[in-house]
Amino acid sequence: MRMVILDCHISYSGRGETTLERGERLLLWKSDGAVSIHQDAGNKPVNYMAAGSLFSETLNEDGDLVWSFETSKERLTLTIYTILDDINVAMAEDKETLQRDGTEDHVQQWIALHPHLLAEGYTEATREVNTGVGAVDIVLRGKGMPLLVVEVKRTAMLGAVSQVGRYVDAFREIYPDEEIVGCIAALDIRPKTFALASKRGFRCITLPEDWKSIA
Amino acid sequence: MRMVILDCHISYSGRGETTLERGERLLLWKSDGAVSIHQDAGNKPVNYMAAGSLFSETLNEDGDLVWSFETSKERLTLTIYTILDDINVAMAEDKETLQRDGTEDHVQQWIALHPHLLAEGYTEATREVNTGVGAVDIVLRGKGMPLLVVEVKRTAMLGAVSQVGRYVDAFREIYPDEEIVGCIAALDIRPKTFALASKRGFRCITLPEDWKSIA
DNA sequence: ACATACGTGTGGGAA
DNA sequence: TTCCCACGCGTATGT
Repeated sequence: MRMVILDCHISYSGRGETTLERGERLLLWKSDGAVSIHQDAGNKPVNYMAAGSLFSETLNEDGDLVWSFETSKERLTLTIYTILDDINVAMAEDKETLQRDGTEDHVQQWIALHPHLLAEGYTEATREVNTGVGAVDIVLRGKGMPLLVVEVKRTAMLGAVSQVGRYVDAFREIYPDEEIVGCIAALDIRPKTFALASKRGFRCITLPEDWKSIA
Repeated sequence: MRMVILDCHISYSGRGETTLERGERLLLWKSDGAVSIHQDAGNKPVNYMAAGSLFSETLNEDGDLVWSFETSKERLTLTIYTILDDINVAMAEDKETLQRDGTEDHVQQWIALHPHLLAEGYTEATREVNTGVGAVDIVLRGKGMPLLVVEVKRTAMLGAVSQVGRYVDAFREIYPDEEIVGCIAALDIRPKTFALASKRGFRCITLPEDWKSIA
């Protein structure tokens, strides 16, 4: 990995357009070709370019060094006034990938295994049911029970209500003779979200804090 | 800014849970206290902690160095096997902030200036009208025209339809006697989004590619 | 502090 | 590849 401290002006053009006036920053140039520029604050790079861009070095009319990273759709340009430091560090390849836990996917798996804990009488769970307007997280069925269309979230906000609405509408079209009920299941359901969902006739289920420890 | 190359194991617990097995990474420790850990690939840090966490250094039972960054809600823990490099770089404070162009805000401003280009007969545009369930980007009025509730996007996906739906519902409650029409105006409207919006009775307007150059 | 929405969001999975 | 959605999203703004 190459780490360059430089006093530079930055412009980006591609998905949007940005400029950053002259100042001191750190440029990280990684082994895979990814380039990111960091200010000395915050954890997100201020500008960046994905791996696979084409690098070129030129001089502008004032004699300043210009570094350019280009793809067919994007261009990142650094006008460099001073290179304050230029450090190359050998790093062993890191093949490990981040393992996540407690994601929405885990919550979904848990619910699929415990349909009756979500609502009495349900025995069968199907995950990721496609509707044509997005996939329903979970559909629950049970003898003599309405079809329960469940949107799972870690934190449910207003958008979740709209999602359930879309899915319920889609399901009513697909199964016009079935009784269909919408439902939001989340670790945390925000007050406004709860209110709007209830008004729309959707069930709201807040999962127990210790859901992970329930077999 | 402090840059540490280290061979470490990482675990995070807070909004979710993650672990990253032993490997060589770069730790960026910025002046504001933000900490981010980078693998030698990609532009996003693999783990990080916002400014303001509490640092502590201890040894574990095997005698390994353990660095911990904690807030009331989150904890990032590094078990360090080797510190391969530890570089401190003085950087002048960078007060510049990234200037963006071509954002949704710019698109909104443009539309507000050209209501008639969005739809014949509209003359008055109001931006950021609050509804209690989020702010409507633009409301257009015109003599003898229904109230046009416009959601502006650079790229419109299904969520945009949900937004418009919420706003239209809210407006119909606030102005029960007005005729109200929902509308999505975007540089790019995805097919499913177009289909769903049309079905819901919302207008879809794709802005011209060269909108910026239209006075 | 909560609620809401944009972003060069980024990343991953499925059609 | 495009399309869609989750994310420890981050970050800004209004209440």
